[in-house]
Amino acid sequence: MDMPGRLLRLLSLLQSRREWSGRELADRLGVTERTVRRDVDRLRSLDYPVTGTTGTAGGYRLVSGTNLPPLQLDDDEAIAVALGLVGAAGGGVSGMADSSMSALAKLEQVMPARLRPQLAAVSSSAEAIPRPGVPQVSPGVLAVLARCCRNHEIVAFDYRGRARGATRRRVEPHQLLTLAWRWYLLAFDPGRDDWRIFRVDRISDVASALHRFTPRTLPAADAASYLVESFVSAQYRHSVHLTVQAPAATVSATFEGVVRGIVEPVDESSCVVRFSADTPAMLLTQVAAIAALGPFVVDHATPETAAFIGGVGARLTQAFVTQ
Amino acid sequence: MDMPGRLLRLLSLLQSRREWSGRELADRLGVTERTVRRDVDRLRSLDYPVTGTTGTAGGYRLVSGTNLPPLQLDDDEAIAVALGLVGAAGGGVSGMADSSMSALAKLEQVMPARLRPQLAAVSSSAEAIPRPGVPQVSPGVLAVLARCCRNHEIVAFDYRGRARGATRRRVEPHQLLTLAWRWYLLAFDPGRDDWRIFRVDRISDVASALHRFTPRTLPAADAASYLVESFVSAQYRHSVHLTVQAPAATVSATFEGVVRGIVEPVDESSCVVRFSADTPAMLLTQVAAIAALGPFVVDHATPETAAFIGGVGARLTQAFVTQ
DNA sequence: TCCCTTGCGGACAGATCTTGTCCGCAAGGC
DNA sequence: GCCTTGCGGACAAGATCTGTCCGCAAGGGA
Repeated sequence: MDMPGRLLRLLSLLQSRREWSGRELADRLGVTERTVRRDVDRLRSLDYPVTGTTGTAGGYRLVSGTNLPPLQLDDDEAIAVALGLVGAAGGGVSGMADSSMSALAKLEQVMPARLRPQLAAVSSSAEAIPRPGVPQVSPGVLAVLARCCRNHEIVAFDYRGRARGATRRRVEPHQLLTLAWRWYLLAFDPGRDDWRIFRVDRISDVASALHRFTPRTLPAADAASYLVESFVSAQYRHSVHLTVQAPAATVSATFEGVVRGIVEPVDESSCVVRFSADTPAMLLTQVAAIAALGPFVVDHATPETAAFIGGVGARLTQAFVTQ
Repeated sequence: MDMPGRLLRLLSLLQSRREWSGRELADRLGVTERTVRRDVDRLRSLDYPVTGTTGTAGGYRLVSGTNLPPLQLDDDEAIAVALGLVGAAGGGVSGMADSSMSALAKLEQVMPARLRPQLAAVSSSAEAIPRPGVPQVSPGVLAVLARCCRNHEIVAFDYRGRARGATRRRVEPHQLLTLAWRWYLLAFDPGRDDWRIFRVDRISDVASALHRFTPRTLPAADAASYLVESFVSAQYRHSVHLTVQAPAATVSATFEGVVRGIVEPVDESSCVVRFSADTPAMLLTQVAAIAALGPFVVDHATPETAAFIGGVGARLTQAFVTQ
């Protein structure tokens, strides 16, 4: 890559992420850090406001609000567009299949000729299989929530809770998160004076209250880890605590990708696992997976849970042992 | 003015007016016409579509940019682009997080002004949480496979099977499919004279054999249903057949999102379910879910499966009933 | 307080690239 | 036919760029 191309690429890198370290940029661009510094200098001399901060958490960032030259997509970005739209067609957001495909077709038209075959190949030969049973969220709801997050506007919506009927909420939206095809809104609820996680598919009648709020600091490193921690430690109605005769690492590995559950080691060869869920049935899968690992003891379980899982166990035993 | 700065200036000049002659550009930039030609060439090599026309009314013009509204996406399509790229950042394809975000930032620039806030809102306030444990596939591999699918080119690659080590395959690729964050290649394997499904994350060293083939007709309605049917009906080592005292619809609903399993109604209130998997442990979750629904009878099970699930059942019963 | 990490910039040598000036060619309009 | 325009090869002088040194300043953590 020659120098002007590298400058354009540097600009696009700086634009795509808040902060980059010189080392990262040098790796991306395939040059030394010294050259990165020189390139940053060049951008500055071209009136692009690139700030650099020193220290351990230092790095470069492009302050927003400047008009950049029309940057072209590179190969990986074109592939990302195609894969993203193919994937978006697969589920999670209602009506996205058609929109994604038509957007892809239009994007293909404005792509540089070199990338067009790539895009066409992916869009014609890749297909997402929609997962049945994933709750669909409306793109309009997501759009409004996203706008309110960005503008720090109070947002109001009806929320169909797990048990109770729909209630009207007025919250300070913080971030939208997607995990395993589901969309979540992380927001601060002033009425309850606490952070809450809402499932976007249960949100309806969303509207901005047209009232700005000052963003609060999240009691976690970032929104993603807050969500994951909340899931892991959430206390629902029914819960089980088990002591398992297996190393904590083994048990944790069983639940890779499944977020609900806390595993704490007791000693080298045993650990304590805690689950909670709304219904005993939702606990069954995890408990069964534990039971498959080895012997375990129930430290605690709500009566309904114990009865339910015990009943399932009896049914399994009867069906398979007397076969 | 140095070369990179002049290139950016040239880009902005080309954006600002419909048509420029080489002479004008040379004057504006303070260089000779020969250098203008070279700069135009450089822009072209950077994928900027600059056209040049000869003759009296000749000149240079930039076909895309802010001149003509290049991307006439409607609201839903814009949201689809944003959501797709945010989602693509979340997993499945390695290195896509950065590419997706930078692509999104660049697309934002070429959007009509009306849509730009929408896109900016979604890209800044939505975030995908990567799922641990999802195998990563390389965008390059996907790109080659997609191209071979489209061009009907034989493709060769190393495949790490479930048990055996890597083997070199030469297949006729048919379609790429993504399901639950995993990518699959549906292809016809002439050596085995049958259709095969390959997991793309197990494919490496992929290369087109540069040899065209005539596409065969798939023994299914479409690729997606072929894949699902294959998963559902795949005969792995261990299998169970159950007759459940519950309507087929209820049982099917239990497995929403889980594809491995055939449900066939027997009558109004009962149905037959068949599962198969590589290990008895992989059958456990599904069988436990069935057991949670109601009474059932085991019609068939491999001995290991029966012993395994019976054992788990006994363990569950013992742990929860004697609590 | 010390130490590490990060950005910043000078100096220098060698390789690379750029530029201007030739030249001829092709294509379109008068 | 002639002019204008874009296109591109060749070449030499000169500028520029890069990598590798070096030391300095500033911020954050132990």
